[in-house]
Amino acid sequence: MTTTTSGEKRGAGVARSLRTSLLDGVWEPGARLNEVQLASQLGVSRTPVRTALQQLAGEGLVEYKDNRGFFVRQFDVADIIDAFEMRALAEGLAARLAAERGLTPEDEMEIEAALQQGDRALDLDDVAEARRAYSQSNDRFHLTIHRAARSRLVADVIGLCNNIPQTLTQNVMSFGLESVRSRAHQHHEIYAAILARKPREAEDLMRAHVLDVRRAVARDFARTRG
Amino acid sequence: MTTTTSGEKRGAGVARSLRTSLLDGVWEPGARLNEVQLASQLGVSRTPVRTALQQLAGEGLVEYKDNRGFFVRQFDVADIIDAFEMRALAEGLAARLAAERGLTPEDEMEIEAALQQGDRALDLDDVAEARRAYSQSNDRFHLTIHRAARSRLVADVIGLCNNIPQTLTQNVMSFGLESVRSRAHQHHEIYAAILARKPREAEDLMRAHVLDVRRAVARDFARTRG
DNA sequence: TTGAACCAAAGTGGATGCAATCTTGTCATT
DNA sequence: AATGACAAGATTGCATCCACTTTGGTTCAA
Repeated sequence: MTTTTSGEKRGAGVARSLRTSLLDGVWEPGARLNEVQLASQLGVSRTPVRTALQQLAGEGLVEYKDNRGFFVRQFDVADIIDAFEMRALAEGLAARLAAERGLTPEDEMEIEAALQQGDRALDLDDVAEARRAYSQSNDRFHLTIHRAARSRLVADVIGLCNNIPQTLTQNVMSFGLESVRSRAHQHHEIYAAILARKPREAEDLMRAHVLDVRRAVARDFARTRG
Repeated sequence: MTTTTSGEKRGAGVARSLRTSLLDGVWEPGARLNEVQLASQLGVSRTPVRTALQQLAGEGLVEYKDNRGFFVRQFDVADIIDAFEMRALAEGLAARLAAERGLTPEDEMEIEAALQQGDRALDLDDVAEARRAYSQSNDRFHLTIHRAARSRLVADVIGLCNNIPQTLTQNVMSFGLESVRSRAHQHHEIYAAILARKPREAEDLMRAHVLDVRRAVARDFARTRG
C-alpha cells in the first residue's frame, strides 16, 4: 500500500487501495480474495483487511459467503443497464433538489469553473489530455450538484450506481466528439435550469442527460465486445 | 441476544439484533454505541459487534467517526421526505423492470396471495390485527415485485430508503381507513399493469402509489408532532 | 473408473492482548 | 468564575492466537 497521510486509520487506506483495484479490474470477476494474502501484500494484519472488505461488501463491490470469505462481485450487462437507469433517476432527483433548495455561491462558482474546464477540454488537440480534463470537469459538475442537493441518501444511491468496474464503462470519450459536445451542452442547460429554480425542468434534463451517457456506453460496449 | 438458528455466524445475529433496536428507536439519535458494552449485553466479543456496526454503517443506520467509534444516525424531516422521493423512483423502476422482464408463476401466486391477504385484512374488526395483517401483506406485495425486478442494485437502493427508524414513519394505518383502502386498490392496479406487461404504466402507478404513502406519513407526522 | 470416506492443509470467525487515541475530571492560573 | 494544562481512566484500532469450517487430495472399496 502506498504511504498515506498521517492521521488516517489503516482500514481506510486499505479500503481505498482495494476499491481502486476492484474498479480497475485487477482481479477476475468471481475471484476469491484471500485475507492473509491481501494483508501481507498491503503490509498490515488481517483485521484492517477484513474491515475494508466488509465496507466494500456494503458498497456492492465484493460479495461475502459464509465461512468462505469475500469474492469479487460479478457484473453482467443487465447490471450495467440497471445502474444507468437507477443513476438517471437519482441524478435527476439530485438536480431537482438542488433547484428546489438553491445553490450556494460556492456551488455556483464550482459549477461554472467545471463548465469552463469542460469547454476548454473539448478544444484541446491532445486526445488523451482532452479526455482526462473533460472527465475531471464532468466529475466536478456532477459532484457539485450532488452536494447542492443536500441529501445524504441521494448521494449514497448515486455512489452505489457508480460502483461498477470502470473497465466496463470507459471509452465513452472515444466515441465520437460530436456526442460528447452534445452532452457538454446539456451540462449548461441543466445548470441554467437549476439557477432558474426550475426543479421539474432540471430533473428532466438531468435524467435525459444520464440516459444519453448510457446510450453512448451501450454503443461503445456493443462496438468493442460485440 | 436471543438464540439463533444453528449454522449462523454470530456477526449476522448481532447485526439483526442491533438493526432492530436501531429501527425501533431504542437509543437516542446521536448516542454513542460502546463496543464493549454491546458485546457484553449480547454475550459475544467485540469482534462480531464491530463487524455488525460496520455493516450497519453501510446501511446508513449508524455513523462512524475516526477513533471515536459508532454513533446512532440522526434523521431529520428532510431525510424522511428524501427517502420517500427516492423510494418512489426506485420502486417505480422495480415495477417497470418487473413488467419488462415478466413474473414467474411463483411471483404471480405470491402477489395474488398478498393482495388477498390485504383485502381480508381491511375487513377485520380488530384494528390492531388488521394493521398487522395489512402491513404484512403490503411487505409481501412490494418484496415480491423487488424480486421480480431481478436487479440487485434496485433492491439495495430500496433497502437503503427503508432504513429509517419506524418510530418516525409508523401509524400510517392509523390515518383513516379510506386512504388505506385507496392504496390497497392501487396495489391491484399495479399488479394488473405488470401482468399486462405495460412497463411505463406500472412505473407511473407505483411511483404515484409510494408518493401517496408519503403524503399519508407527512400528514400523520404533522398531526402527531405538529 | 467411479465415488465415498477420510485426512491434512489452508482459510475464515471469533476472542483477546496491547498500543494509541480520546474522554473526563482535577487543579492551577488568571 | 472561567480557562487551560494535565493526568488517569475509558475506548478504539490493530495484531495475534485459537477453534471451527472448508478445500483439495489420497486411499480404498465397489
